[in-house]
Amino acid sequence: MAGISIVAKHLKAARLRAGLSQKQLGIKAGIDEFSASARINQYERGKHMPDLLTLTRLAAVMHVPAPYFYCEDEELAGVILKFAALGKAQRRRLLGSLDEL
Amino acid sequence: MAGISIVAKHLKAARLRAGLSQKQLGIKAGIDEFSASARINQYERGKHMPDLLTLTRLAAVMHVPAPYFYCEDEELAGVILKFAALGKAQRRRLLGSLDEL
DNA sequence: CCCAATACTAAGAAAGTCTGAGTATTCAGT
DNA sequence: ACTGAATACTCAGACTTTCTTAGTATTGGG
Repeated sequence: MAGISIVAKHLKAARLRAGLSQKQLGIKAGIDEFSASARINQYERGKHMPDLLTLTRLAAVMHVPAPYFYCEDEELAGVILKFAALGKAQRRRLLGSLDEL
Repeated sequence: MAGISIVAKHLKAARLRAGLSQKQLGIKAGIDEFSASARINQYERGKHMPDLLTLTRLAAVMHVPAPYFYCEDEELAGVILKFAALGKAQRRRLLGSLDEL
């Protein structure tokens, strides 16, 4: 059987970091309260895939960038999470470092 | 009217950088030759959304990481593209810079 | 052990994509 | 300017996927 998608894994990881239940997360992202629990569960179990709009809302609730969820490369995933946490000045410093390499 | 999705825009941008036609790109990604042209066009026009497997194959053909396509933040998109182009040693240097900030 | 909260599932309804068969557009060559 | 060939694009029914509803497990605190 095929492994669970990276989206499923990262959704669960981010939700646990945010300290939310599946239902709470769905409701905060604007999903109807009667289907929130089922839908988030289906996403985390890899049964279904959220569309991009839904995933973007989930990302906003959990304070991570949407591309993080699609990231197979954990090193790149870490870079994405860290870059998102930087302020403007720090971003500029990092972009400078990148061009030097 | 809603703007074209970021996935559509980045697909076209990456395809043009790779110097491929819509049909060529689809075929190289393993799509049937008779539907390749229509499907890639639908993706680029924002008519339909590719599933993650298809998008991952397209990403591989065009030598960009899949998360790049979902990236609204162009600054982060740039970071993703540049990070993907780095070698192991350079990656380590960048990860070092990130922790210093 | 009980209760409530949480996690999880099945299946039909609903909404999406894919295919096949085209039409429009672009552009190099003459 | 005209042609042919490549490329870009569109439509609609077939097909495939997700969403909703109504539940059943499972977990953890008191």
